[in-house]
Amino acid sequence: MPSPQKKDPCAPITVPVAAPDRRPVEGPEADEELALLAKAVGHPARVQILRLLVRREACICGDIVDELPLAQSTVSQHLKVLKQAGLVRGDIDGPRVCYCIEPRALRRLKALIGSL
Amino acid sequence: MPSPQKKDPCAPITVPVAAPDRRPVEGPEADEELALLAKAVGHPARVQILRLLVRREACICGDIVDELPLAQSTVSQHLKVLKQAGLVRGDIDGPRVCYCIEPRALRRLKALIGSL
DNA sequence: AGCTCGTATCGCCGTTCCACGATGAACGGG
DNA sequence: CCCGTTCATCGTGGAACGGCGATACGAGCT
Repeated sequence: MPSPQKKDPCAPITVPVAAPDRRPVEGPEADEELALLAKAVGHPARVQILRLLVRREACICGDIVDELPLAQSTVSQHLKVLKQAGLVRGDIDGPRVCYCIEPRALRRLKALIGSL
Repeated sequence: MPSPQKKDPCAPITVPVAAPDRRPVEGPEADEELALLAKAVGHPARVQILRLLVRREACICGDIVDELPLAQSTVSQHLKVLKQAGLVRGDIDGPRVCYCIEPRALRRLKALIGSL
């Protein structure tokens, strides 16, 4: 194989600088979006997961399970919720999956909350 | 009666300047608090109500019911949720109730979200 | 006192959430 | 090729959510 060192599955895609989100922060669509994001954050376990992922600025994998007092399946479900809300990304790295926060979505959430 | 003009039931209490919240934005308690607040915001109707209350910087009452496509009882329940989360205050004004946002709680939410 | 208006609460329903164990699918190593 | 590791998904049970109409409450008016 050509690359002896594992390539980082969480390397940023193509967004070196933060392109400011052009979408509006008000109106029915924004309300719906804010509700969706807030709902995803609206559970202590999910908050903990998000905190974990931002603290380890890079991405980690199912070590999350070890950090939380929950079963593996439960953690997986919470990750799914966060992924569906767009707050988290899961990149496949061989047999394991590497999760990292989606900075764009997080910024979007902050913008929406800030508009209140 | 001594006062010919109705006194504003939503007049600010005693907090002219914004005393910055001294509580931490991280740790288990903060996680729980953020989850609670986010959960309250995690519904489109509740977002709309919050928007209404911040737009009319002053407080309004059950006009909220007229603004939303929901039954009165449903709106009342959403208001209850927001009140229990501390995001909204309801002051009794004679036969009707005057709701207004609780700026401290809103600032707190922004601080907690900002800490992510 | 009785009435009315504006809210809150109750009871009911169907849906969704949350937790778990068990099972399944994908990948890498021996 | 089989096997262990890692994660996702399924199925289930209990709890909470979200909607509504019906009903109760409380303050003011006549």
